[in-house]
Amino acid sequence: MAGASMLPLTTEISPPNVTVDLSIFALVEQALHVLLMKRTTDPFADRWALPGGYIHTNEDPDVDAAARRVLKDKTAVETPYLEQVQSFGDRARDPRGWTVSIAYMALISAADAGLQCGSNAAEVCWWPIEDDCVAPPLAFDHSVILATSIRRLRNKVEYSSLPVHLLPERFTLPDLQAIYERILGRRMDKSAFRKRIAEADFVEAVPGEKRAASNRPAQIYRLKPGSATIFFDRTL
Amino acid sequence: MAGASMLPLTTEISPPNVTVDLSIFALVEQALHVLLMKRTTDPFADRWALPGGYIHTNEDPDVDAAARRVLKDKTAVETPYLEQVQSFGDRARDPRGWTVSIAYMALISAADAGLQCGSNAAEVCWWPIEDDCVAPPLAFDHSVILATSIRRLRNKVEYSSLPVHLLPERFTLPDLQAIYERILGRRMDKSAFRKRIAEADFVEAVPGEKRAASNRPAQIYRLKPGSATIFFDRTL
DNA sequence: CACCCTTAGTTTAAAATAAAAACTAACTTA
DNA sequence: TAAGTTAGTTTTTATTTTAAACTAAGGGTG
Repeated sequence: MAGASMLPLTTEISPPNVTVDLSIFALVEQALHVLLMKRTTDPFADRWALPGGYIHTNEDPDVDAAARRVLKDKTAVETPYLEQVQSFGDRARDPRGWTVSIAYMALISAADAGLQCGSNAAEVCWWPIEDDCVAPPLAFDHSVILATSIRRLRNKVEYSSLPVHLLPERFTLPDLQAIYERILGRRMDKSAFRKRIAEADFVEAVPGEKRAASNRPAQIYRLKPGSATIFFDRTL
Repeated sequence: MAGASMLPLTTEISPPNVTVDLSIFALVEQALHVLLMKRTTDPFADRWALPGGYIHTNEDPDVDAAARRVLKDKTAVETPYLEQVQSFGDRARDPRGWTVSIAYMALISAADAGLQCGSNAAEVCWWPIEDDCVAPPLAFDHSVILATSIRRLRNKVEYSSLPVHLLPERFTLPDLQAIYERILGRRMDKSAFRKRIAEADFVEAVPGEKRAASNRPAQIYRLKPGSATIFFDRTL
């Protein structure tokens, strides 16, 4: 130990740098989007990248807190659905040397986000997700990270209540079904869907209808207070 | 950036140290066990801990390689089932300061491991898993890491082919069923189990029977070459 | 204000699957 | 050769899914 610390402190011997990078998902006009920022500095200046940053060991008590800090800085959203996805670390992903990125994914309601495309000094934008990626080439290995997050999201949507977090606080069951269908890319049977949701028991009707289109109004629901993410015992 | 690097290099400002820690699972006498090592140095000297180590930025091309290196060093197993579980990082888990542990889980066939309880200079031992933990108190936050890995394992066993990796290369279907039953803690129906396995199509019969107990011999199977982990679309 | 159109939400009937149990097969030992 | 034991299959019954039809509740329109 003592011997090791006397070696010259090159990047090859010092610990890797650790960042937190977020795939922040939201629905923009019914379609799944991810928040990207345009980098202003090298490496990868002018490339789009996932929002992220170094862990501040003097400020962040733990990794989750670092992720929440990044999310709040970029979107002003404080209580999202936030889940650690996976860590990516190698010596090639950043030209400056060995780095580790702890990837998170966040699900927010676009309405809650305090930004619009191009509203910020640094360019911040919602980009639509097509298949398992996004149109522009990304900095670092962010397209790999993003693809992993998208797969994780799609996979979980199959058998969990996760998509509620993409909707505003109040929503209808047809709204919810539409989200599942958009993310999974297939139609689902109405009565089967409603049966699953009823069994899973994570939403409750709020007694006051809405969605007064020129047809039968739909019942409004909200997430049951204090209900964690529910996993169905079968694929939807 | 330039300004920051001129600050005194305290542990509060430098990047966190990054380790890789492994929950290595195997079956010992039909029961699920995990490999633990007794620490010889502070902090937590004489406590049992998950095998692990720092990332060697000069030697390991990426995090997976670091995990494989640790595994090979401790068990001599080279091609296990290895999966990243989650990263744990905060300022309290190691008294020396902010650290990140990237947790992996490995599934091996105990027969393959080049060690026995107490065979090594440093004490290395298979400990039985009871509920979601292990008898002795562990170093650092390793009991949290282990509990997370066990939950992940149990969860995946419900709907995947993962447990084959705990068996030796050749096994029978009753063997396989017994493993599922042991890990999940419940009996399963024989014909339903066989139907699932047949549909999942990740094992193949090798034409040569065995298990010549004093009753009908059971067909020997092996993992189909090049078959990835299969996920059932329903819970077993 | 009747009637049509559209979407919400429920019910019913047919098809597919799972669960349980019974049954057959193969081998050893007595 | 009969009994015991575990392997592996088949049959039967119950449950669940799937698909479709049906009822409900608006607003718009003539």
